[in-house]
Amino acid sequence: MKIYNTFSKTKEEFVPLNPPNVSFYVCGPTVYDYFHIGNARSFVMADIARKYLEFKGFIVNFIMNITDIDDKIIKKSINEKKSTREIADFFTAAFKEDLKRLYIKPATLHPKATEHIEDIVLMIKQLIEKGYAYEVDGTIFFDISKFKDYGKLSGKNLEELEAGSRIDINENKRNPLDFVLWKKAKENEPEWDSPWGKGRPGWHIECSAMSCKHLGETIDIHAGGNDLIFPHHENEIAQSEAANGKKFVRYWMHFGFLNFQNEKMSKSLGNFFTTREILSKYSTEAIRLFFSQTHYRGPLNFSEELLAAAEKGADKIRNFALRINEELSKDLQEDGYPDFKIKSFYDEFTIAMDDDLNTPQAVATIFNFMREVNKVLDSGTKVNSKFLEDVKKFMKDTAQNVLGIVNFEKLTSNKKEALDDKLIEILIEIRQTLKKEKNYQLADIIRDRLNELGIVLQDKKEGTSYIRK
RNA sequence: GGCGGCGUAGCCAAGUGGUCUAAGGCGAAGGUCUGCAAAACCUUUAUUCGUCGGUUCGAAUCCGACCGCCGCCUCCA
Repeated sequence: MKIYNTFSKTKEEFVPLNPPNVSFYVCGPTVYDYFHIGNARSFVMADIARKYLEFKGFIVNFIMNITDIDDKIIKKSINEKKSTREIADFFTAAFKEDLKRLYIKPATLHPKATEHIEDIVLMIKQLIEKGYAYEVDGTIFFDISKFKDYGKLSGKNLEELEAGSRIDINENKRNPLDFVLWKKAKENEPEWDSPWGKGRPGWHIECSAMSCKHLGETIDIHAGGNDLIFPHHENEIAQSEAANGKKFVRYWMHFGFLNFQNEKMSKSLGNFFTTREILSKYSTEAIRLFFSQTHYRGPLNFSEELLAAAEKGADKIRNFALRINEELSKDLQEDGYPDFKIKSFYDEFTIAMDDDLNTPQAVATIFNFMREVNKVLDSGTKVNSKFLEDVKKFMKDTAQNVLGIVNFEKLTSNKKEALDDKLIEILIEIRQTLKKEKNYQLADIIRDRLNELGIVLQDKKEGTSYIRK
């Protein structure tokens, strides 16, 4: 299997440090708000990468951090007159809920910054001892001039960075590009004790400390959005490698942006849709299909039209799954395995995914597979349960357990659930007409049949309403 | 200014030297099936891959120039 490594800018054969184990770290959210559908793209693609590694037989230790203390959380806590903890806890819960609705497999662990202050302080201490960091009045900075590889991941050149720098000159910094490891506490802000007085960790250090603690000094895969390459991941490399003296990450994976009207979707631009908003209109399967139909490194434009098209595609897969289940429920004969090579579809799927997670190609394989199976079923050939079980297994192994574009355990879409109410309204309307025509027999059939489904009609003067039993 | 990416059918999008007269999805047209539908299936929908040159027996794929779009260089998935 090949993975594109941002560090080398080439596709590399993936070989973990300690097979079959894989250590996988993904930069998670700062919990100050609901995450948007652009963030969801990264989380879903990381989930697909993780699940495909598991499909290949790897045992993945999947860590996704939660940044639960930072400027934005503090700002929100002041605006809403709540503690930073309340804000963080609320949005952490919302985050986990949304991940679940996106069919994202729970991480092995979601470490929180505030629960790793000791580890962070320890790492900063090491950096100071080794001469990579310096203190100015209770604040600790990383001295990038001491780390000779700085800029290697992002391809930045230090002189040019400084020349074109838009960073405010901080009098305390030796170099404008030096970054904060530990922030001196301000009044009314959360604070923790440290050898340099009260304060709180800078943003970059938590990932270095937590990934080291939970995955070790050298990890196999570190993933995140394209916008994290610089400075966040560059800084992580500097901190981790300076402190540990070892290679930090073996494969760097970065996800392309989700754009809206050709511009990067982001909180600061305000051109975003929250994931929950989108989940209320489109099925998880459609959202994941939408993401899977584009390669993870490229840009992807978001629009409701495209999502609606993906929903149609998801419907097609859903119909297929329903058909297989229906066939399986019939009385089946022992023999009747058609001339059909499921293995070749597994091969095609694997070849596609092995090539730097070519999900569009993998999706195409699944659609081709469904068409071929439908042809067999349409031909009227008797098929046995073994064949149908194999078909179902293929769909579960690939479309469900890796891509997450179908769910045999839940073969209705969110959209369809939302449709239920409208459908009942239509039945009530028809029944109203029947009543006017005094066709009470049919009207009663509608009422009785709905009743059997747990929907109780109530005829009142002002019209018909209904309740669910 | 520096670094990186992108431009393939009506739309989305794989493919990155020959099997490409280019996968798959959505849409559209016609057909099979059906009482009519739906679902499914079949056929059609790019001789062409931003433009112009070049390399090559051969290019969507490599090189050069140009045009257009986007991202990072500040918090950001």
